[in-house]
Amino acid sequence: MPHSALIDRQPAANLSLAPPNPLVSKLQRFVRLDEEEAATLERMTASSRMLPAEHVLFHEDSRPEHVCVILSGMAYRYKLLLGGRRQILGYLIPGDVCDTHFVLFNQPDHCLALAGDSLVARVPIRTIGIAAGRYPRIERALMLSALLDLAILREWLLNIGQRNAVQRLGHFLCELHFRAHAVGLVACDGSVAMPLNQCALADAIGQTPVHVNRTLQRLRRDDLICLRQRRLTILDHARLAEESGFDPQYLRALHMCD
Amino acid sequence: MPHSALIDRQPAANLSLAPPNPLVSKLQRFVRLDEEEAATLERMTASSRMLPAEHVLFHEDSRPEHVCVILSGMAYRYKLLLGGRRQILGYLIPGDVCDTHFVLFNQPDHCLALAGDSLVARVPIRTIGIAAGRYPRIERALMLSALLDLAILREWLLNIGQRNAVQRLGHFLCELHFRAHAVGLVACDGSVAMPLNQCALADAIGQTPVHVNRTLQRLRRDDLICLRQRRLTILDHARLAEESGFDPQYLRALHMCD
DNA sequence: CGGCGCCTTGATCGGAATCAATGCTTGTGG
DNA sequence: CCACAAGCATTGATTCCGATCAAGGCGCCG
Repeated sequence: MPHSALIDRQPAANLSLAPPNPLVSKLQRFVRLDEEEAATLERMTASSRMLPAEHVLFHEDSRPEHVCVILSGMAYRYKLLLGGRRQILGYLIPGDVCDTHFVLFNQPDHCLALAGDSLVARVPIRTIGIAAGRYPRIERALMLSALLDLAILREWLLNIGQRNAVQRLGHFLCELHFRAHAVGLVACDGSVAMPLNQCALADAIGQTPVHVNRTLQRLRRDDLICLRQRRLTILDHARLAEESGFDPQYLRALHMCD
Repeated sequence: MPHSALIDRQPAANLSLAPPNPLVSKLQRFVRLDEEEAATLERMTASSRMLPAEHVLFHEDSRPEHVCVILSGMAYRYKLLLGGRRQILGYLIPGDVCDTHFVLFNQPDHCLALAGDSLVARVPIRTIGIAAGRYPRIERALMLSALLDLAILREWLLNIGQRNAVQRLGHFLCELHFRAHAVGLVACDGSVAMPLNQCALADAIGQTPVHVNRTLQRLRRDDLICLRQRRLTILDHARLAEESGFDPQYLRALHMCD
């Protein structure tokens, strides 16, 4: 998709059969939202844009005026190092909000870019602030969402610091599936979108693309996963979780409303 | 120090020459506090206890009713893995508050223990909540403090994921010095307390104690640091920062009030 | 003195990095 | 429809950083 194809999407008529708004279904994991709150969130994200893969949403030295909400596709946070090394610090799937919190500082301390073409809503910081001020449940949901990010970050540190290649990768894939599942993004055949290529995967788990490739082959050979054409299927959840030490406890915030 | 020596400290008379309360001086980095706010914080932390090294302040499966504030010494967050591996997720120096935020969940997702005998105040969660409700600046300071933790965590991920042994360790030590400096904990000879032993250091940067030992020797041989008797002196800040890729930008929150 | 932490050292091993080349898709334009 | 380039996945050969195993030293305290 060429860079110029940034078409404004028309807000869809809100039919009762309309697909659920990703932001609403994400925040519903944390608090029960009433009609009015849901409508507010839908209005906030009604205007969105399809942006191409690798598009940079904000930069380390920028002063964003907007908060981004991913509606489809995927985004990833990263930091660059002198010498071209890159660490991916986390990824956002539909419904996820890029930190509302760099509001408080003047600058973010990392970058955010898209992995695969994605639909992105940009909400002015003030608008978010007003909604949070008016609806305490929305404020709480955003807070919990930030805390979940924190919990994920801690688990990633554990993952990179203490586990070997197979476990790291397995853990990463388990988490992706779990998070996608929580917001209803698992297809009926059990597959989930996986727009990250092997280089990005490598930068996410602190390894080289070559090694990621070999580790993937190993997971495939052991019939644990199937990953092709940017879609991931976990063939044996129990065994993959077992082998990679994945315990979804750290993601329990996603089940607060069950 | 034996485990039984948990003596309640008497709140000291608040002389004008009394040493500044660590919590107050930490939060002063984020917002300007007036007399009343400072007094409130001092009152909250007036009652404290000296606890021995390795004392566990809370556990993964506990439901803390209190928030801990470190007044002297050091604490560290960690997670354990089946098989005995441990990842240290961060450390708290005087003035730091253990996440006020697991308040919102029912459980913390990690443990907190002391590195070296430390003076710890335990503040009931309600008390914190009331103070934050009454004094917006305190609430803001606590929020910013949590955001700083987040920024540090991201930098740690970068550190462990992308840097080699010398850089990791150097970066860790630079950060420790910088944070200690910001809250006035650098002695006049330029040294800072470093209660973590080499095993803890290893678990913090995702390496083995043996390798940490050798890396430390290397830093010493290059006249970059001096570390003995639990005190660290950085002999050449510029060169150590240079070699380890340390850029304090991610800690800029500590200079918001300059 | 003896035991226990902790630091230190040496020898060896192995997992992942690195270097380099080759396919395989996919998209583009002639 | 084919030629070509670009991006991504794959493979092999080799190197090296850091892990592992094992032992010894040193200071501290009971």
